[in-house]
Amino acid sequence: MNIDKAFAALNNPIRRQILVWLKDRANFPPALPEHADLDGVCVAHIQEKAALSQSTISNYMGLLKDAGLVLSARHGQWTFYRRNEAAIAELMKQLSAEILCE
Amino acid sequence: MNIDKAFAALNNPIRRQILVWLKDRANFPPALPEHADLDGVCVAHIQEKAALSQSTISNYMGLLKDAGLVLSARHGQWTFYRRNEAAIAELMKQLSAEILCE
DNA sequence: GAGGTAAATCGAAATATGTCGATTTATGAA
DNA sequence: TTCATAAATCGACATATTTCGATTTACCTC
Repeated sequence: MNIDKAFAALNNPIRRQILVWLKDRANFPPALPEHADLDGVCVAHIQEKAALSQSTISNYMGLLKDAGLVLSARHGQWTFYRRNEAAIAELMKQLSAEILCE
Repeated sequence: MNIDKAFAALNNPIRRQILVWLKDRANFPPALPEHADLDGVCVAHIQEKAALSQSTISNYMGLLKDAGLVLSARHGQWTFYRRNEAAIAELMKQLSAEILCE
């Protein structure tokens, strides 16, 4: 969890929105039957929701992942992204403790 | 409190450091006797601590102020900046509730 | 192996940010 | 009114970010 990269990744309303969307799988189109038991959302679904180009979303997810805010798992041709709740909680704790607290 | 501007302002390690420094007046050189009873820290002291140019610090403080993270008060030739604890607490609450919470 | 699909990477152009020194504005003191 | 000081604004240049379409890579199926 790199706080510099985290702030950079969060400094964009769509990337923040993606993090919010990822809180609930129901925010995306239904998964393919063969993916029903997998965690996370594929890039194409995120792209469709965000209405930006494939390369932009791939880049965004890379930034979020590099910052530690999401985790990815490859299954076949698909990469599934999900929130990294532990890292997000740690970030909140750090913000709360070091920077933004009174 | 504009969350976009807040993230933009926080997306810089020196600006975050300034917010931390502002938690304690003792992080800066002692105030002039005639300013002893005033809240906040003048630009020159912040500049000295951050070791960046006067115009850069003035710009930084403007960004922090525009984001609502600090408040300013002019006293004579000096502008004193201090944390806006209410806005900072509100930001934390919003982050916690909307974006970063599980 | 050939063809198709998902995602990552590349290269480029437009826009934004960081940072400075110089200038201007505001204020106070002589 | 003149001078000095603090801070804001201006103009410029370097660097970083945004975003795209095109290409490449990875993987699956036939």
